[in-house]
Amino acid sequence: MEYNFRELEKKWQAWWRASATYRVEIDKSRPKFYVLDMFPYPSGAGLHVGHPLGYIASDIYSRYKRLNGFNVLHPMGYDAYGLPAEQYAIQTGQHPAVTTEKNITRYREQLDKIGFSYDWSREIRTCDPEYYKWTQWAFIQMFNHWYCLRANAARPIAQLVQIFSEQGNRRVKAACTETPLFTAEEWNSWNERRQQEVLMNYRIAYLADLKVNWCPALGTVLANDEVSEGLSVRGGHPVEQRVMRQWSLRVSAYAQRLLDGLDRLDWSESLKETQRNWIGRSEGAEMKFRVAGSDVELEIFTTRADTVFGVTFMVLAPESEYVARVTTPEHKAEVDAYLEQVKRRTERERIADRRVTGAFTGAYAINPLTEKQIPIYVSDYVLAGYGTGAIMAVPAHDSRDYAFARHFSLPVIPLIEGCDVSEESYDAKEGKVINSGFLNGLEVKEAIAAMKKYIEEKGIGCVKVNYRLRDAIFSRQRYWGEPFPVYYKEGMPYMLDESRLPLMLPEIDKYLPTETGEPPLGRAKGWSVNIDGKEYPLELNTMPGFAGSSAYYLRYMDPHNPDALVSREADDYWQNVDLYIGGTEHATGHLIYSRFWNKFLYDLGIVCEDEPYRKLINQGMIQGRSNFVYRVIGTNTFVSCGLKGQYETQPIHVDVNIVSNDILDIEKFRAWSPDYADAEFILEDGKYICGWAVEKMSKSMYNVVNPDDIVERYGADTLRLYEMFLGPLEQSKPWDTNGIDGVHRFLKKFWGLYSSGESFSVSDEGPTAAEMKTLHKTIKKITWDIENFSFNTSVSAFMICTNELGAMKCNKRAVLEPLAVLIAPFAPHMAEELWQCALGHTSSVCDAAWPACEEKYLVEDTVKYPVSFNGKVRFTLELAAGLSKEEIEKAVLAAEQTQRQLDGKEPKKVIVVPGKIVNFVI
RNA sequence: GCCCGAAUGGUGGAAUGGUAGACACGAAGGACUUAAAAUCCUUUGGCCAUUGCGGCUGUGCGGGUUCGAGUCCCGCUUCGGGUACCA
Repeated sequence: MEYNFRELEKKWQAWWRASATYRVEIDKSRPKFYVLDMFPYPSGAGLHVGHPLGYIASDIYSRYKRLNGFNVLHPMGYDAYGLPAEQYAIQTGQHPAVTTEKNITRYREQLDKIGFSYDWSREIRTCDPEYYKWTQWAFIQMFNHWYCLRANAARPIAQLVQIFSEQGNRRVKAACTETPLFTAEEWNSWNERRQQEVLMNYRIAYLADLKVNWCPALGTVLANDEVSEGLSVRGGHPVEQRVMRQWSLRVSAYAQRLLDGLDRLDWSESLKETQRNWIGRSEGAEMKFRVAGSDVELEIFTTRADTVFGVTFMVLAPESEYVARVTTPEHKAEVDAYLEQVKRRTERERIADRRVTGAFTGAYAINPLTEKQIPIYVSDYVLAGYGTGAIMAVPAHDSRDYAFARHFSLPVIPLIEGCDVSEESYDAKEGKVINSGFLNGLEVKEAIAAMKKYIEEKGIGCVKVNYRLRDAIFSRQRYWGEPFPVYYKEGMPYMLDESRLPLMLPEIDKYLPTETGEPPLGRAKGWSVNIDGKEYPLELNTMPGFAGSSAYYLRYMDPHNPDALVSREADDYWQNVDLYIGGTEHATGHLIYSRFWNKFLYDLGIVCEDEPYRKLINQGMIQGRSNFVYRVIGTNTFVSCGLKGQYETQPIHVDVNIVSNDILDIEKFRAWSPDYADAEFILEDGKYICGWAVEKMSKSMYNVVNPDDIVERYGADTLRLYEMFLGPLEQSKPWDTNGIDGVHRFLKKFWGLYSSGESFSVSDEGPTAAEMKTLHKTIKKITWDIENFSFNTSVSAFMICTNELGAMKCNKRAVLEPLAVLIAPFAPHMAEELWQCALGHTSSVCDAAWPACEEKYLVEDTVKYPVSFNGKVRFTLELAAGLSKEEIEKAVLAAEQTQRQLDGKEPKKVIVVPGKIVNFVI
């Protein structure tokens, strides 16, 4: 019977939809399992063959878990807010909602063709008011909470107000913007405005003047993870530093918990390491240096407290407020000129050009240990945003300080025995300390500890932990994003009452900033709120992309709940994501924000788990495999790849869809572009062979492969299997359609096991031992592979199994029935057809049970014995199974004799350990 | 610079420290066919021998541990990814 994949795939997809096969509800009688894909941004280009890789893997795992009796939540939705739709809107005037809707429809069509087991009744879209209501709601909660360092958790702001009114802020330990001390009396005497200004320093969502990454080309600010090397990640436009009043989330308050939480997660080490680096915890000391002849004290942060004796100068960041306070009148002009010069340089120029620059302030600080006066400089190699914006410079042991010292001819004092600092600094943290008073003779590590103790005792400074992780800038000067639930009264922000949510995104005439430079929402008519008969203006910024994706996994648990983000019951049952699959590009963005967001909700008691994603797998990127033709320069003649060395040629990208196994379809090529209609070809072996290269999959390289085309030609099951067969899930690899025939051939052979001639043919005869061995070997292998996400080797295992059963002409029900279940996660359409039509079941294969592996069928013909002398394994014997103890001993003695002859040594004692190891042939 | 990860045939890739190259693609030869497609069979790391059986060599490079290393350890090389004046 022919394997008519087109017809049967369509049939079962329709049947699954009609029977709501993948609908899932809370079922306390069964254990839950939550499998999540990173939801896609629906771009205009549609899906290419690389996108579904992770979706296929998660679908296989979901189906497998379901067959094992789990109640599996496997939802899908769309990250629908984003820059491309907005930029398209600016160019065409088309409303982003329209474009987005169109793209989603296209995505859905493409996804449906692949046969995923998503419960589409739980679909969410971040741009849907029913969804973003809860994004706005979460923001309000963040505004209404502060981070208490004693409780190490978020606490209601009302509680803070009470503390302030009773005892001021002296005893409050909070993650907050630096705030001067005040008493209860002072607090109570302030008007509301003043109180609100102070509270803003404590809120987890707060409004502040911050140095931000401003991207003029995009007309918006960007978060740190949206900028790389001074360019915007999206579009690659230059980014400059600017101070602007912006909403921010106090992610930094959670730095330590975000770090600690990693230890308990089943994520790849490299991803955890990326997050650790991004959080950037560094333990050190904060120290104060007096400024000579002034009451100013410079506060600095260092991880090398042991090097204080080698401090020969101080450096301030250009933006540091210390600069104005210490600069002497004689040096003011010089310093101002330097500051001006720094200001003019963009971030990008600063990164590209690492020449040493700086200016002397004229002031001197006093080294608290040596009491010597040391000069204070300003230089842009010190960053205002990290530590205190001021450093103590130890040129002997820091390469940047060293370069600065050499440029300004400042002294270099070596502090480690035997190090040579005549050419470069010695940055390693090891060796014996010298030239350092009471630290002399200690190892660096001991010296750091000793110095920390000393400065705390003497009151010069204190032990301090610093994090690189910054608060997340949360305002975007864009249209296509969630509006803030914020209005302004006399310039102060207030949250809308929750009953007014969702605050709907208004319509505007153009998707550009206003003539006065306000964000696009400034164009919206009547963008204000009426409270007690008075109109108040609403916030003009919108939220960034990561807002909607930070808690979406929670909403899937209870997607239509109008009263809560997620109900207590749903959260208790589904808890958190057991398996999350997605790209590694979200390591420092989404995966940090989402963990932060979840921890915040955990503090509020909204969710029961403090980490959102237990296990995470990063599927590798699928790169493109481009093909080239070689045009002989100045002609319209193309020479085959193998002969191109004989001509002067120019490689030209050719559409991979008109090339098969690197052989060009010449007729299609002539039709591809009018320029090539009369092209001539120089062939080898009668064929035109194209060259190839691995590049990013993109339209301009003509190497985009559309999954629809593959499904049309080979079927969804072949696509699913082939994507898995391509290589290990987590590895990046190029898409190469060569080879898909092999997988398709396998499916046909597999199909052939169940059919003969024009019909299905399954026999009820009892299976042979050999057939059972093949089956159970396969059950064992496939089970192990799925548990370990080694899907590429499972496909191979299926091929071997099929070949073996095919050779035995096995069509026994006892073998084919479990086999159909086994392949169901991989090739669900075919499995369903075989299950219901060939095997005669009336329910879906999705509701079958995963077959158990019975070891009794796997008995080997031989057993391996590692042979040890004096407890040490010397060699291994492979003997036929079922030998008696005497026979085994005899074999061992014979082997021992041979071994003795081989190396001439006399073994004293022989121990036989039945083991698993391999064959030693005598 | 720092932190990860990788390196195995013409290609994608298999190998709990135990027969390296499973499985698949491609290639070569053959069967069927008027022909093509489809299907099936044989060979396929390299070198040598092919009048047998076979022999030697081989997992980026150099060392080490081990009876035994693609796998573990040390030192390199190259490629990929992340990140950076973070004190």
